Amino acid sequence: MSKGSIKTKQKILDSATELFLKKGVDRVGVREIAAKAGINLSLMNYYFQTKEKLFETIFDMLVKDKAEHLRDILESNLPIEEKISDYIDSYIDILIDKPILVSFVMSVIHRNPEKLKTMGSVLALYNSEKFCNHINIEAQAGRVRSVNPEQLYVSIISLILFPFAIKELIADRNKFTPKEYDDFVITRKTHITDMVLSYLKV
Amino acid sequence: MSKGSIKTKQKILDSATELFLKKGVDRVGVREIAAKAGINLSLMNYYFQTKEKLFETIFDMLVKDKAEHLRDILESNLPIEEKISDYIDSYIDILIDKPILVSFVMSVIHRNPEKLKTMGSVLALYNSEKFCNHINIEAQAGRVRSVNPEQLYVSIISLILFPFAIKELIADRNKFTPKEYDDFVITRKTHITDMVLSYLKV
DNA sequence: GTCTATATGGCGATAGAC
DNA sequence: GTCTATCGCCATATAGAC
Repeated sequence: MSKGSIKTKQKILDSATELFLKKGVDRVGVREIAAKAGINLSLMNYYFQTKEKLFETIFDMLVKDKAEHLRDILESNLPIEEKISDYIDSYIDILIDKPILVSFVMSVIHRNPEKLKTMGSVLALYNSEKFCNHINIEAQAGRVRSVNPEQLYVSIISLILFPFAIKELIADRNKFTPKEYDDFVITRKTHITDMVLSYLKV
Repeated sequence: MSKGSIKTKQKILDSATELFLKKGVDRVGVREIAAKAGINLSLMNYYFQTKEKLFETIFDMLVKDKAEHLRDILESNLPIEEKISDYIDSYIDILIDKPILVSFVMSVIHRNPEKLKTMGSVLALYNSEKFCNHINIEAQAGRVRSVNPEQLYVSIISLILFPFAIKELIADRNKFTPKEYDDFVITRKTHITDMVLSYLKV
């Protein structure tokens, strides 16, 4: 039954992924994707119906295992300092590999806010519950400063994610080469960790 | 010569501003703007040529005086702690008033990165030079911890801006009503200030 | 499964009459 | 200045041949 089907489907996914990552979702047309995949536009419609569904499929693939890894860290039994440090390091490593994931997430948020509830991958990227519980426990035990844990969680992901959302602006204003920008972001790992942990210190 | 011209131009600007702020640039069509302004689509083009130029005009108007106010704070002679606190408070007040400014900036960044150099208003929103100088002076005098000032500046604007960029996600995951979201953001003023100042403390 | 061909409808932009 | 009419591009959808 499905002869070239699997390969064709994969070819479409590969081409679209490459284009989405390189140019951003809004700047890629369906015709361009079909051309790159070497197939007809109608065939793309046969497999994915709409560009939006194709995007969601790709987005889920790109994000799923990354999100699980991040969730595992937050749900682990590591001491709070180590947990925060690992989380920051891993998150930044993921984004250095695929910087455009941030703008993917934000395009989903702004394109279709109602869709949020059905897109598990996006929700996995904002996953504060276990973290907040842990912070509360530590605070009650007097091992960290007593803080609003949700605020802290939002602050941590802001410190990690936002520089990738305004990458071009930062690079432009500091006259960074691509390598210098990467160095800047890598340096952020310790910067962010230092900032958060010094804030939590009792 | 310019009979109804000024009024017409203003009517277009008013209509477009309202729609852009309410729905976001990408979700507003030129026909919708023209209809709301009660004029013909071509007339809009006569005054503003393209939707992009119309947007840039409005963006500059919305941002200019706000950006100047923020710059004034950074260039003031306030003690560093007060300067940071004022900056955070003012920036968040601006964004509570017009939350969509953040997504405006980011749409400019992603739509046309090359345009960045010519859009003075955007550049004014990332304006680290004076701040970095001040931090360096304080650090050398031993009044604050010795830090990478550019990293710190990026961190401060990340803490301020990012929650507005993912407003819908935060509201959804915490089941915030609009008022609860505003409260959350107002609470951030002291949260962010505490975090930054505790980090800087020697 | 894969193709050609075509239709619909939205969009930004423009030509040209008045 | 202001309009009508239209162009060209796009995403989406469908019919129908192979």
